[in-house]
Amino acid sequence: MVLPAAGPIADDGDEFRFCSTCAFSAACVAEGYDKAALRSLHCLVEHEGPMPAGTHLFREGDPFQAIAAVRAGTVKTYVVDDEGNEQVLGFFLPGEVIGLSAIHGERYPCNAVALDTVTVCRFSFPMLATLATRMPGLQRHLFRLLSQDINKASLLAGDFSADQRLAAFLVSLSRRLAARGFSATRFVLTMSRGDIASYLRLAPETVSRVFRRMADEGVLTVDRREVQILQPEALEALARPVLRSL
Amino acid sequence: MVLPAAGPIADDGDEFRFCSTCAFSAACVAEGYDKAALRSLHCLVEHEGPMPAGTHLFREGDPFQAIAAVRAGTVKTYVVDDEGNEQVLGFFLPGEVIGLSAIHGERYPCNAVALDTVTVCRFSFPMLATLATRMPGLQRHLFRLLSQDINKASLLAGDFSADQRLAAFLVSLSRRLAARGFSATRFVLTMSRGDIASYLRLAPETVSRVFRRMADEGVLTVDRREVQILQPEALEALARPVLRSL
DNA sequence: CGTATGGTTGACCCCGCTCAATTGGTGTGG
DNA sequence: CCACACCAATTGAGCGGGGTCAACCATACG
Repeated sequence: MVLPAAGPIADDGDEFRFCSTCAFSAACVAEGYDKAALRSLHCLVEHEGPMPAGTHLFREGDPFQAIAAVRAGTVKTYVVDDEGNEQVLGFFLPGEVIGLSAIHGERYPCNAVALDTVTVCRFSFPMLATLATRMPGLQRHLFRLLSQDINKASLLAGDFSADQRLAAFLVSLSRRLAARGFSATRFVLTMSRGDIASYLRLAPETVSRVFRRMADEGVLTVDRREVQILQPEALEALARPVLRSL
Repeated sequence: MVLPAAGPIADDGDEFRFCSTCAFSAACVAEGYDKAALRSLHCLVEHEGPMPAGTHLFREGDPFQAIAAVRAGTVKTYVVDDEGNEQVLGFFLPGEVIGLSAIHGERYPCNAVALDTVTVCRFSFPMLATLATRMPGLQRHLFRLLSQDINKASLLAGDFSADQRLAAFLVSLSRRLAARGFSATRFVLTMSRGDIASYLRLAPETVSRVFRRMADEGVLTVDRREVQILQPEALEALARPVLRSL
């Protein structure tokens, strides 16, 4: 879990109402789908989990057939380069969708692993795409999800300082957790320093040092993996150049 | 133009055959669309240009209504940060599609400017999306284009050396030009050193130095903006870690 | 209590940035 | 046709952020 105490747990939804944490709930509500439409969507959803930390949802090279929406827990995606170094590509929180970058190929371009206890909904992509031809709202939603990821991917491409990167990481995490009903100022990192460093393209030592510096300046407190943000504005200011378009 | 001598010029297509350089030609051929389908697609295409270097196709904040396929010339996309620095996001060659990252918002998130004489086809996106609901192949093509861009965007996110970055840039350019019938080993850069540097997140001086080093090592020759690649394998080897998934 | 693993801290170094001077190509006016 | 100006590109000198390497510390587990 993301929070030490048990956080909001997604309901399972039913034939008429989708899971509240589902990535498609917004689309459903906005579009006002009728019962028949919802039933169609439900047909191609496969709930999976809970699975323990370390479980792989898919591995690089696996044939691509489904995208997955995280319902609880955190999923990390990564690749392993020629020298055997792990390169973290992203972290996915409840409500977020994994596997979109696989669409253009036949196979997943990366690995996805659970960082804690994770449950997901799998959507068969071929069936989803077919359904989208009959549901313009769903198609629009898929286009938006994909387009959004293009922008997300450009985020860390800039030449930003270690401080800016870590600030942006924390602000992004904070916002996303808050959007799902978790605390925006106090949370537990489900990923190791090494994971964060790899994601931000920094050395683990640098992440450690920046955390220390920020703590010394009173911006936040860090204890192990527990983070409390004391000056959200300061962090936001640091992160602004990185997060510009988000 | 990309080449000093007049290169292959796109035919204008007709009611029954799409422009050969069109980003959707592959989809059309693969799907074997009938005449009625092609006519539908043609209805929502608007040829534009030729326009001189410096012309803006759209600017950041403009309401988004269309994506554009480059037919001739090079287009550069960029944003301007708070300090007024230009940040280059990408270069688009004939056959490539601009504006996909704008889909999830109401407005373009960046500027697009012609680097030389440019002609494009504009596709009204709402109309394209509507048409896609009736043409599963077109929908699939759009999904793939979007997904592909997610991967492209991750390319320069890694922490690569200046040499690796420039090599990857040149290899990518070479491949894309070759795919359109231009020479893979000899071409003219339509962008300035500053543009390249900004795109690669390097200082212009560094780009200059790396070019010199590569020339000294006999990997390529550079004169002004003319580049000739002498050892494609050497460049490929350097670029491999960056281009991994492309 | 010993060991393993992840995190922290310190010392040092290198790649690429900054600043500054120079070159060279291009355009313009005399 | 030349002189000058202008701007992009190049080259050099010096520096600093962040990486590397290594030692140390702390919590988790056998």
